[in-house]
Amino acid sequence: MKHQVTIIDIARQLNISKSTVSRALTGHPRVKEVTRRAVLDLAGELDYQRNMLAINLSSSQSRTIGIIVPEFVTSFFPIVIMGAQEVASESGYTVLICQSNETYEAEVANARVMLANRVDGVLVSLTRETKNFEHLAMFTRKAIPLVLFNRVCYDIDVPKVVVDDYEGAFKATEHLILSGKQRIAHLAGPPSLYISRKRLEGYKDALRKHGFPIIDELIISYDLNVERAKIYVTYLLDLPQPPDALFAINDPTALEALLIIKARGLSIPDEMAVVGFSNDYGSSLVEPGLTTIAQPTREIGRVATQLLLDQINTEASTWKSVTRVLKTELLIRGSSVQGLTR
Amino acid sequence: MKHQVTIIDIARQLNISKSTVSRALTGHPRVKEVTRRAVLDLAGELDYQRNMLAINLSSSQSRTIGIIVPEFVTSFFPIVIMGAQEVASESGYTVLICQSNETYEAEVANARVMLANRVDGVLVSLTRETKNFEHLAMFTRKAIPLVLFNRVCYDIDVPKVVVDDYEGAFKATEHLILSGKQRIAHLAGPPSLYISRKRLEGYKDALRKHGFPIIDELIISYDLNVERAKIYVTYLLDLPQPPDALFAINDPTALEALLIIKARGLSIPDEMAVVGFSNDYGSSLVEPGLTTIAQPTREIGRVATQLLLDQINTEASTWKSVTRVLKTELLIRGSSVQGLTR
DNA sequence: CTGTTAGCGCCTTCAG
DNA sequence: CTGAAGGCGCTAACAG
Repeated sequence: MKHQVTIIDIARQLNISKSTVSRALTGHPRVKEVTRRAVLDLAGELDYQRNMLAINLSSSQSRTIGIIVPEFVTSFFPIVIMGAQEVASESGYTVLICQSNETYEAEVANARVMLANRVDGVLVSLTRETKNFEHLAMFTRKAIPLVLFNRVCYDIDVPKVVVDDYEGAFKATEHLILSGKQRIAHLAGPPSLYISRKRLEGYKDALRKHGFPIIDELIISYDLNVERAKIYVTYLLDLPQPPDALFAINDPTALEALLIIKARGLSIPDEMAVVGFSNDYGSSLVEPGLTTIAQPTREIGRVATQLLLDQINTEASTWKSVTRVLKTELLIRGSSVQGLTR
Repeated sequence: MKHQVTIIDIARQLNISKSTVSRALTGHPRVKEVTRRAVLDLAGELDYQRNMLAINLSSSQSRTIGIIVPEFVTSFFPIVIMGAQEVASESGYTVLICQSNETYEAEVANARVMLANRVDGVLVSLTRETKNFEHLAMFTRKAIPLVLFNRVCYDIDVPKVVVDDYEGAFKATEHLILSGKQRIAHLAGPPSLYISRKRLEGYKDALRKHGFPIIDELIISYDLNVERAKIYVTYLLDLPQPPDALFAINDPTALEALLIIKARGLSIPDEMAVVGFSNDYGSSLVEPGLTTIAQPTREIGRVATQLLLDQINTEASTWKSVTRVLKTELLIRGSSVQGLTR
């Protein structure tokens, strides 16, 4: 990379001091109009670009926000990131994205990357393994704003953005009950994740409300590895008394289940109904369409980023750990109600 | 954000100079073992994090590579980015991602962000609008390595990573011909995109090879806006002499077509066969499964990043503008051959 | 082995 | 209005 144009180059060519150039460039009021023009013109001509590295160092803030997500496989996180990116760039922030590959160590490493890059704030969604939160506490200790979203924990006192997982699961399960289903299974996520627990709770409470028993053998919690999901679905279908409906923790799982059920020649939804969670791309593609709990994915990214920027722009002492709970919506499609195609 | 621990803090507490601290931290050989230990221990205790902003400034390199992609809607680019991220982080680079939202202006703005952040190199895939390449030429002019991938152009002399679009399209079309189709339509991308042109060429050449006429009314080029795709598919189906097969520029388009065709009650593949391009998530979900040209998506990201790192680590004068062409694979599913389910 | 001295490019007082 | 000087945190010669 060759020498990049700096304010000194401009200053020299114009025979003025670099301070003046700096002032002209940053729009400082007290610069003579002619000088400003001259600087701006020359800068354009040389296609000068401000060196953010230097600006960041001297202002000791990077105008960068970090985002740590557990995976990039489902469409969920990319969409959240899109939303985050929109809000961030409106405020002149750039975004540094790290992906933890669902492992705790990678998450810790990513946290260090964020710190090393002096991000002004960070958005994180936990891996399914994360049980220790020391690496996150570090942010708070250093007074770096942190906002958790989607995969959150309550061991650490920061703002969070989530959807109402409990209510979503409740609605999903109740919908199955009202559709006449009697034995509703639940393919749950790992108990380490708060959202798994909330969704499980919603499922159980819906059963209770309608006087249904909670049957342990119909509740399977697994690690979200789709390959593994196949095994559990097969197991459920092979039960002496198999379920007549399945509520899955997320859409990839539900879609996998749907395909297996179809491959077995069982009729959906009559013999086996399926409901997912998220409304991923794909849910409307399968046949029958997958009934699911839609989340405002992009909005999650937008809200979380807004919350983060709010913190960045206020005194650490005034930070409040609000939890923003966004609404979900039950999307009924053919996997739970006969006759609906898409 | 409160004061972060610096090497000066460590130096003062240990009563040594900051250079020594720096040397101990960076693993410089000539530091007494006791000193090194003391520094490392204290650093750990204070949880000191190197300030990349400062390191970058003084080394005048950011150890960051930029990635500019046109969109985040299909699963293609997120997966490419995953691959890029893997290779980059193996070499200690972080990744700055910008998304151009398929608009030229955003792409130019993103290029400026990259420049301002003094990325050490940049990976770009063009928007469908981009016809002027001045903003990219700027990178080369400043001797900042640039690698184009997927949506490339040949107006600018840099390394490129692509799949064999021509051959992929050829295989797709020939497959339809060999399946007995007579009137094969092509929903093409905008001619501004090189990949649209190559895929169109492959389609035409396959027809020619087998002695089929090229029927203009069966070739529609459009802007990749899926909403618009619906209109064109409908148009094709309503033709006095409708096609009996469709080769679409990408999977989202093909999937949309598939759904419309099914909704009309036409049988797939008998009355109308469909082939896509990419093997997006979703292609194996629909019924019948979508026959498509699979690309090594993640590999594209890995190879492009490797090429970029190679350039970063060599003299600008020795850069060669290789074009790496990765192989595609025809995945035959039920949308083109009777009897295959997934 | 370790301290001193200069920058890296920019912004920000403090004086004119 | 503008110039000079200092500092952001760290690395890299250059002396000892």
